[in-house]
Amino acid sequence: MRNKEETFNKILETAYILFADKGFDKTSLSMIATEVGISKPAIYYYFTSKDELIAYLFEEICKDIERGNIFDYSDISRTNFQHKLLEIGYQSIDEQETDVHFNKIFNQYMLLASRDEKYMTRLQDIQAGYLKSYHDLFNYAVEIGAISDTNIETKAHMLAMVIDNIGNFMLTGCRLDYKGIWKEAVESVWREQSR
Amino acid sequence: MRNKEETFNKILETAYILFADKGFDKTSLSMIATEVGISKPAIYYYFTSKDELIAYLFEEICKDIERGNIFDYSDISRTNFQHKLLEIGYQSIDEQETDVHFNKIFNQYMLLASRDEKYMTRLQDIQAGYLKSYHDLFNYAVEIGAISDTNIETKAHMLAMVIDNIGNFMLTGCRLDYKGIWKEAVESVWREQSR
DNA sequence: GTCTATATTTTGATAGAC
DNA sequence: GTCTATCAAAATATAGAC
Repeated sequence: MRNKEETFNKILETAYILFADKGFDKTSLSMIATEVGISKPAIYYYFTSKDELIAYLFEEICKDIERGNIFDYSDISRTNFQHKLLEIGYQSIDEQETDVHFNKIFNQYMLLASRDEKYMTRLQDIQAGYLKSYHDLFNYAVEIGAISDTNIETKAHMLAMVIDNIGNFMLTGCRLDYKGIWKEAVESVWREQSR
Repeated sequence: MRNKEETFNKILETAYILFADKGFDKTSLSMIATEVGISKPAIYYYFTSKDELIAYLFEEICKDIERGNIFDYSDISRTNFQHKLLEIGYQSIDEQETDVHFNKIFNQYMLLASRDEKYMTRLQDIQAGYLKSYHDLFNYAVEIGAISDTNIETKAHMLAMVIDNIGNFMLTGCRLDYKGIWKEAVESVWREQSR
């Protein structure tokens, strides 16, 4: 009926949504199959097991995150760095508001990781890369004279923690002034110690 | 063999650890029963279902959190407020480092909440109370003249987000200078805008 | 590639004796 | 209160036809 690649992708998309909404364990292969419009055994033509499907989806998500960790330095200057940093956060907030499934499914992989070495090591890579992307950005900002060089790594990690946790707070539908919080965090980097 | 209350508590303690380590779905009542030293049906004398056990544990954890949300204002003064705020964070970091199970199990309830209204409303209560405890503390600090009154709520929420996310980063064993990050966040509140 | 039919296992939950 | 025995449901996975 459909071609191979089309069905393959449909399985992935459906699994992504169902896993996020209902969780890995409460999502059976029958449910995925029905939603895709195939029978349960047909899934085994594409994936050798449910675990393999979960693992494949994980790697796809990891690659997505890694792509998002690459900041564009080309249009960053000494005068517009603060503005660009604000934009990066605002964009991340908008994205997290748009894709409600991402944080739900990612949290499940975090829990899986605490029981499975394979997921843990990959997740540590992702997390280190995420933190490094902010640290590198700040180092560049120091180089071009956009910020002073005191406590650069700590400041970068603080900002990374703020933006990362916004997604978790969104999970409960908590209506906060997230962009205001981000603005406060960003501007604090440019403030001078007064006592 | 044991008395009623003793067995009841043993079930709760065992469930807490197993649920955290293996997850709700991968922890069967048989496993809990074996670990406690009773048979599976004996659990049904104390809880009418597995779901009830999970729900009971949730309420216990919620009460624990709410107790932790009450800050002691008695020894806070204009001069030692920054120091006290640092202490609050350091203590929270130490606690999260000690109880490795808490964040794992709490994350699972976050996911449960997105599929179950009952958990969601309770979790929203907890989250609102958590944020309010920081906001109230800051309002008190303004009253006694320990900080200026600009952007009080946003600053309080920013600090709450930082300390809250430290627990999530610990889940992957990420070794960061958490206390340094907290110190940076706290001190930023006292800095003046320079441009 | 996709189907029907089925094997296997595990789990939550109940019945009823002691 | 706790046990043994058992049920019923659901899930992963496979066999084999088309």
